[in-house]
Amino acid sequence: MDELSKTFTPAEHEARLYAGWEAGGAFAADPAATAEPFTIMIPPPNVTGSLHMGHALTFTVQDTLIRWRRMQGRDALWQPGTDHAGIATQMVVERLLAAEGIDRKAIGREAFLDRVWQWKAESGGTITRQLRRLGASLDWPRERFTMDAGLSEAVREVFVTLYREGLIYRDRRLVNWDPKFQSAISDLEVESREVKGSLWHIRYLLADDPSRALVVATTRPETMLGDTAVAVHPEDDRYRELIGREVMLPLVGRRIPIIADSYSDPAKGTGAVKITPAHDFNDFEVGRRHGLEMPSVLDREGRVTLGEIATESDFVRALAGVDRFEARRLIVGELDRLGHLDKIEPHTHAVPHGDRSGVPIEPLLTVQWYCNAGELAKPAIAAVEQGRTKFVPQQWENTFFAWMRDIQPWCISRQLWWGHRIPAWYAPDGSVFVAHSAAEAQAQYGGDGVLTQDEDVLDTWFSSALWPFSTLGWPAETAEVARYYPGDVLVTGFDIIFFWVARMMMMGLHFKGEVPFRTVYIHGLVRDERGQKMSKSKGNVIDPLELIDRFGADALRFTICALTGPGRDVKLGPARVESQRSFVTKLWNAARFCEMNAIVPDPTFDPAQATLPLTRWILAAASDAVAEATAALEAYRFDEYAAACYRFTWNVFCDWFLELAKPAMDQPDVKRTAAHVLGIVLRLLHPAMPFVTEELWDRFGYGASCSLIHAAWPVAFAVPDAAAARAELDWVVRLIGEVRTVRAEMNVPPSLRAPVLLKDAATETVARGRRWAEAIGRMARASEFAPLEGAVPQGSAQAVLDEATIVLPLAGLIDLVAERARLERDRGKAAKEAETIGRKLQNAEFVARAAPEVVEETRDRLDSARAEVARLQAALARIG
RNA sequence: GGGCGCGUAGCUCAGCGGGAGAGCACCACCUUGACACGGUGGGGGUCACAGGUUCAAUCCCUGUCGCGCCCA
Repeated sequence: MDELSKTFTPAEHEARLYAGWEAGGAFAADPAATAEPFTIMIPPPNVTGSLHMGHALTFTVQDTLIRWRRMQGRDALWQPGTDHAGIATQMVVERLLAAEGIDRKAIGREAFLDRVWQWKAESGGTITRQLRRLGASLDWPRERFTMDAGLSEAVREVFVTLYREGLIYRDRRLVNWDPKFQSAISDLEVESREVKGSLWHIRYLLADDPSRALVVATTRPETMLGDTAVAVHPEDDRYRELIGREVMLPLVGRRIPIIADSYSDPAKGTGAVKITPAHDFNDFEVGRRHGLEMPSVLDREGRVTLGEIATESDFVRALAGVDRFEARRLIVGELDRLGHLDKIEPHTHAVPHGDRSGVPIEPLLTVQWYCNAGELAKPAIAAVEQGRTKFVPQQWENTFFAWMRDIQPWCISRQLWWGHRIPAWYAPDGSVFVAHSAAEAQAQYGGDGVLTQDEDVLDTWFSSALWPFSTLGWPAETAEVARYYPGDVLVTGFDIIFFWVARMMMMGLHFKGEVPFRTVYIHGLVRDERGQKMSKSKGNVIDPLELIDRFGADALRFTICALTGPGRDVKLGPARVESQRSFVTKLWNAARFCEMNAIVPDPTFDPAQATLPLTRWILAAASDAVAEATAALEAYRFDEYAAACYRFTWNVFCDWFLELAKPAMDQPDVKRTAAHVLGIVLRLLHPAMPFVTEELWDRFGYGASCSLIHAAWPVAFAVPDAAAARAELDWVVRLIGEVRTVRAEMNVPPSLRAPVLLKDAATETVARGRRWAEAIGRMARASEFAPLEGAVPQGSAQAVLDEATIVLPLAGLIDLVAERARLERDRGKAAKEAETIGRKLQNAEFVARAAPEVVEETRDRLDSARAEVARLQAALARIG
């Protein structure tokens, strides 16, 4: 085999390794296995979507978890799939048709749906292809789509059941109507946006005394055609005597009452507010309380409609069919012309907009299907209260509770074609039959008439809510449902808690009697390097595929892990990924060094066989790293996991072990240990950096091709005499560090070697130093290592290490003034430290009240600080 | 207005009752047998501010200021 090249080139390996895993069935769950399952249900990405940085974050986290658990021997199921995204997909296909000059209504429902399926077949797989680039180890043969036959059956089953239980019903009430899509949408699909508008003050004349007027303030003058009252606050003295009287509705000429309702805020506007129950949620409630008429004056396209009001006015009659914004302009003009307009104030207020259409929502009175979310929420709330589902970080449960405890009826019908058609059929007399099929409905009806199915479809989230069990084959009682429900962890962003987490909890508990997942891990949002939200309009969107092309999937994934702390947004940009790529390269080169030294994995190696302090030390450190990395993953601390791996690999294995081992690479103990530790490193890093680790694993022959993915996750292990080995290597590292520091500060050129002498060293210390003379020579640039014989030579540099003083005879090479300054600075630091600690110990309260071990430790620290001061003082005295 | 979170080295962040840390950036030196996507060393912080609790506060409590997000 060729030697490893100087750097890892991701593009040469990623596709091949991924294909190798996939072809070998490495991602497959095994329902027949005896291993304990570990399940993550993918939050199904939108079928119209393509991979963005938010996906890269959430799927990196999920893949890291699933690869780790798989290596731990769990029967891992990461369930893939996409959702059918009703509105988004219908929009995409409508746009395609529009380009051909075709209107969906012209070709009809069936033909349109054929086109959608055709589109899905051609373009719907984009994101699943892109997920492979990221290295996501999803169990692809199990891929599901919310519109699949099986999942559609689950939707019908749930709908019919909830209907029969009275938890789904039809109701005529106000909905959030999106005039662009001409469909109802749910509360969650509405976002309020600040809009600079106006507050129009309009004079409504008293019906029985036109000389007097009640001025109402409104942001929506165009809805006045549907006013059925004017409300004032019952305690508002300005209007108290008007309550119960009537005003004449301007333009329309209808008498409407002045009512008292605390909804009217005396401090807002004029304190008198017009009530239009059919076009405002608050007004609707007022209308209900007072038994008001509720005429609609805007239609489904947001145009004026006069069918439900009577008027003699030619002006009003001419408004029929006029768009709501044009109607506003005309009405304000006419009010002004007739002297009804008192004033116009600039007014900034929050206006509900459709989150996908971007147009202002029009509250509209329609008949829709609703789900009794309040009832379904109760067990979900209880499950989180009881800890059967835990949020990580825990604070997110507050968000969950706040929303669930105040949940509103969920409008589940959508006036779209693409989606699960509502399984309700109507008889000619209007009676409704909800059933699994047309035949079943027909049988329920029993009559001769032809039943017609409801035209509407269900909210996409209705089917997504069933995802944790519908993907496993439910309502059939499959082995998968029994084995993989409930799932272990759901990974998602906080913006999805309401949409999906809450609804899965409700449906899972209702239909399976158990929570859909034990843990909900909530991560932050991906932002750009400056902390700005990424958006197309800002032009700061980063394409994860571009980052993968430039730096490799491993670098991107490791960067994401390193930056994913608890509850933190992730600020990410090319510079960060580039710097983390260095780590991939470092690992690669460490392996290259091992390869050059003919290091070969030995499966029979047992850490208990290690005999040298060096090998025992690195093995003990590796064991610690294993414990740290594992604990971090268990706690969902991806940042700590990445940091633990990074520190061990770079700062311990590369910086010290490989350097110290260089002259000893021919010794079997060192060789086998190096191979063993490299194997641990590859396994620890595999969940975060699957490609480079798998490539190295395969090349070194740790296992068969593409086998790292199933290699056993390391566990911490015992090393004989680890404490002694640690003490020795710790000393060597500190000694070399001290010498390096002194030399660098004295500007001793690296090319010049000088003796390293130890004064006042204990016998064991001298022996220890002799064992490491070669390393001290090479790494501390020492010409010799020896205990100091006799007096300290003139012009030496000195440093304190434990009981000993390091002496570097550098006569003529160092500036004695600088050396004195350096020693004085060090002595000053030590003295200050000793003083601080001493003051603490002089405090009787501290000694009396602090924990004994803390006092003990503090005494030890004082002793060593004082000893250091003394040794530095002595060193200073020696240079005169 | 209500709620949640955040203010620690130039930047990004960890630490969260007893010694101020990391990565990147910066400065100096170094082509030392894997790695310049490298090595070695270094500088740099009244831990936002003000009170309180405690023998002890970056860490706990209260308030102030600033920033972000969610809900009205």
